[in-house]
Amino acid sequence: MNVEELSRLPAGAVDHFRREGIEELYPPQAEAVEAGATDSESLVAAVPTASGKTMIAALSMLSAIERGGKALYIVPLRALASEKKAEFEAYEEFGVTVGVTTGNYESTSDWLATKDIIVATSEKVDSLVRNGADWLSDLTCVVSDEVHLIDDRNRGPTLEVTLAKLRQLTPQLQVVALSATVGNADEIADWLDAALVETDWRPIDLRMGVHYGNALNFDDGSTREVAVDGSEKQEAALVRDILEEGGSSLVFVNSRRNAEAAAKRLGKVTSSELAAEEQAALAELADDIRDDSDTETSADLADCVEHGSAFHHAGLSNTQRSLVEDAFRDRLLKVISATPTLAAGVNTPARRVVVRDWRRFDPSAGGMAPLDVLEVHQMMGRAGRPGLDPYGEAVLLAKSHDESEELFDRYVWADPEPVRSKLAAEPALRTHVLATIASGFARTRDGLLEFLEATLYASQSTEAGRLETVTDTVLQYLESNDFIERDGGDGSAEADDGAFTSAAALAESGGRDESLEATSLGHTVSRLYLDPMSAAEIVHGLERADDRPTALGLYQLVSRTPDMYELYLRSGEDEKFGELYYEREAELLGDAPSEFEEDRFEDWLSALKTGKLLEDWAEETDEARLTDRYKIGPGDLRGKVDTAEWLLGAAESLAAEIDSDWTVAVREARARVEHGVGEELLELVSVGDVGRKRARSLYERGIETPSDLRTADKGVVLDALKGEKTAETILENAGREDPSMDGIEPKSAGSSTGTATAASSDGNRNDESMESEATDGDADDGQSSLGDF
DNA sequence: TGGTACCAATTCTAGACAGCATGTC
DNA sequence: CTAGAATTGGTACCA
Repeated sequence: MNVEELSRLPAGAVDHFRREGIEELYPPQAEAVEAGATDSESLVAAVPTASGKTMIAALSMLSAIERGGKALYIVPLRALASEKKAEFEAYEEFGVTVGVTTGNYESTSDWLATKDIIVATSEKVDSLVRNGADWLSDLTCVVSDEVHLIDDRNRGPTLEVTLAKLRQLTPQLQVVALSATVGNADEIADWLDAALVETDWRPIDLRMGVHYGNALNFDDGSTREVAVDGSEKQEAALVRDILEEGGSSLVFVNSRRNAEAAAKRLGKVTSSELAAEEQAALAELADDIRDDSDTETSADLADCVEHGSAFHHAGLSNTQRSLVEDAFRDRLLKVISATPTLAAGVNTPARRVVVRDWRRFDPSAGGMAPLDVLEVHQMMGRAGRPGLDPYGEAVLLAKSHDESEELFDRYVWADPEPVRSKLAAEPALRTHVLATIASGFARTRDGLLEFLEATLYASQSTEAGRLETVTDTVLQYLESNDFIERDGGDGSAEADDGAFTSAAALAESGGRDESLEATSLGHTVSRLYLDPMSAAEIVHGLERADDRPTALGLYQLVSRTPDMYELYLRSGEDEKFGELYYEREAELLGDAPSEFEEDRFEDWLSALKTGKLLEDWAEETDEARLTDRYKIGPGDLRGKVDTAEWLLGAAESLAAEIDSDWTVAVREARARVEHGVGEELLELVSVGDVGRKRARSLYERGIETPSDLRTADKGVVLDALKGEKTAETILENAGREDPSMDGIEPKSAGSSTGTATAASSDGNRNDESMESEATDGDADDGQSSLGDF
């Protein structure tokens, strides 16, 4: 089908596509149009990566807009939201407007209401539904990208429930679900009352194969010799082989450490193939990486990059990830060794994809578990760059003939698994049941069950009554924590309190249609987007605090909620943090689990570790020291700080809601974690362009508040802040009338440093105390076990 | 003394959404 | 039912 044949699109759209070089629709796209994509028809497109799924979405959305409607594009990752936004912004050329909204992207509802296409993460959409954004009812077309993620244990249910709610809000809604090829696309289509477009077609050929010995055997029967010489690893031989013909490669491994080690080794392969100008550009890129963060991970990455290779995992900062991805797309980097982050993220195709590790550590499986076929196919789907490569190659590595055969059977010839709803898992249901009640989607138990019937789970469920049972368990939990109120009709339920009596009330009210209502606290929890269990933990912790909680107490509290992904306790650290626990037990909020409940006590300690990380951060320990001390990457640190900031913001609202005395303490702890500063710097840091470093520098010179900035000796300010320009901007931000630094010379602060030096060494003292604790802990080892026995 | 080659024991394990209101070095 | 790569530590060996 030629683009000229497309009707129902906004004027100028067809011209736009032609200018982009799009003449003929790909077969799946044509099929989607025939199925009614441009005609308000819902459809599920289960097609391989890079076969033009976005175009199907675009055609649907543009035709919806042409009819006067509004479109929503749901993505699974923030990074994809920006990627899609950039893509759709090209349509502004013919008058279609685009907005993005994610957790950290600025957005007001009014502003979004004026946009034709809105890109958002599934959680953000869920949140918008909960908060009743009125423009949602104007939607006529919703696209759900990577809809197979409904299968995801953690985040799948959100997408599933959100789609169900959007459909309920707007009965005529066109739903376009884009999926990887999965085992049961037909089931998803049935659920969404949608037509199904399913195909294996790809714009570039993808050859899948297995490398064993010195041969690479492909699924089409062809063979290519790739010799592994000497002590070289298979992946090195494969990378070199394709590099010699000018192709880049992606190597997927199963751990961060493996990714880093492989990138280091592969650097030896790539460095010999670099042109002089490439080396210069790579050196520049390496500097950008070092500039972004002064940590060991950064230094290692920069060293690799200078050789034309890189690693990629969630320990990298977002900036570093983008730098690596962009440089790879620009063909500057020749190889990336990555954890699965890359397969799910933004588009980074390569001529050859090597899936080195096909098993991954999975504690629930008790060891290494094979990757899902779907996951491996997603990685392999990254092979082949449209317009650049003649074909893509995806290679698995085998160490024996048997393994080679197993890999063919398991992954090359295998169909992907079916998508299975995970909604009936209690944690998921806990959150979504509360939200459904709070936002008025259901007002009775029957109404709730009826709504849940509209989910994919219900359509897949074979076990009758399971959903109902779990729902009742969840309702009971929500009621006993005062998030909802139930009224069985005879008025007795209202008087009930506590889990036992409400269980009785439940039994009593049996089949009767109870009314369900969120309490004020329940509404707050739903609006804040908290897992009810997190909220309960926080509320309980705050209620149990007799004295003003310390920062560490609050940090440990939010760190032990299910919304915070705790740091892992390394060997020996249980003792180290056990000791810290005894030292600072009094600061922690709520009851610690008994030491004899090993698992729970360990969780408590990892929360303490995470809390301690946050405390160190709020005591101005620098990034390099923290990443080293906690053995994490810069990306992890920023992620933890981000999450803590969010949770403490929520905790502040909760504190206000329950009339806690500690609202101010929570706010201060949040502000300290946000800026990474001690209490005494909070005022300074509120001035624009003043962060933790500059604030400390000013404070050391006796400038302790914004008003000090307005009156301080400019020479001292300049000495604290270095650059003239910076100093001027900051003085201006502080509201100084004469910010000009003309003719000012830096001047040391002189005698007023007394207190300031004490303050700064305070921060350092903390660093040292932690380190000496570590050594103390080791030294004590023998003694404490002597004491135990 | 120092370098290294090699083997055995030990260690450790992927990822990333959200409120609210604005801005680091 | 279930692993395996990388790192660390120790030893032998040689210059």
